[in-house]
Amino acid sequence: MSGNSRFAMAVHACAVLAMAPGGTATSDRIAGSINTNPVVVRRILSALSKAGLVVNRRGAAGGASLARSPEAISILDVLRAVGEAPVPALHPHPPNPACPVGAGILPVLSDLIARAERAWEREMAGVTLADIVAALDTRTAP
Amino acid sequence: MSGNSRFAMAVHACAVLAMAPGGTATSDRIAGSINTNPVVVRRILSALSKAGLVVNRRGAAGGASLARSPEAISILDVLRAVGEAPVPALHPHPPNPACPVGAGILPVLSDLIARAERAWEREMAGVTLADIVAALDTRTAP
DNA sequence: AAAATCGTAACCAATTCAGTTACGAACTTG
DNA sequence: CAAGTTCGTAACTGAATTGGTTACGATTTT
Repeated sequence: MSGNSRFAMAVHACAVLAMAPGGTATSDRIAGSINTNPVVVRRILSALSKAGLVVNRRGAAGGASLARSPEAISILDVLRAVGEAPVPALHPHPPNPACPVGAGILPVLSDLIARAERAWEREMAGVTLADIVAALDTRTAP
Repeated sequence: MSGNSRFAMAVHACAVLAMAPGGTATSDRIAGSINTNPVVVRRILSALSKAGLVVNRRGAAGGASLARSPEAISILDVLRAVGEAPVPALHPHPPNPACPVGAGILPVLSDLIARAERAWEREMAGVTLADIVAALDTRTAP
């Protein structure tokens, strides 16, 4: 399993919520669209709820709905909510401090990765859930 | 183990080569700096060699050296050589085509991820191995 | 010929991940 | 209030990935 698909599933879940009649959908309903298990969806919904992006309600007629309008939810919000780290990891063990390279490489690599992460986040901040829904509409009914 | 540290180790290895006296170092020597096993280093060196970034020589007095000057090797080159995919994965299973969202989400997510990947690569293309070495020099001997 | 070094295959332990089962808590509805 | 629905969460599983390790043959210098 290469990588982490929580991000894809989270965006998918938000899109379902944005397009759901009444603005609400159960974890079962969302799981049916993603084609996975409701518990997996609930875990993601839970993370989105902690980030303040969705509201979850228990009980009969419960389910999830977006906490704000799709225009006010950026993909970066979703990315952060599911704790996706889009960066490669650093060394598994600390490098050898007796070597000039080993002694100084860590901060240099961290800077590098931070730069890349900022570029990534800048890009994702510019796309909203409303953009996703619009793209879906265009593709579904052209 | 979260993520993949081949990228960090590859940049580290290249930095060692760039600063090595004679421009050559053995996998054992590099492994000593990274603080890992020589075979792990050889696997990375092998990938870098396939990408044309380093030249490996067997036998006594063998070892690896950079195939071009540090100014001519970008971090993106290294990133691609080790096959690092800095993007989150798509759905593990195909979404439900009977749902409007499930039917159209895949290309939309792919576009999104492609945008992010381009941003990431643009950033990494602007940094060369010579920049890394310069940063190391600054930190080591200020 | 001997020593050094790479290239690669095989295997291992640890980790992560999505999926699944299970069950209690909370909520709506009749 | 009773019944049914839905979330929240813990526990477990099987598959996949990863870095590490051992081993050994091939190549090259001395």
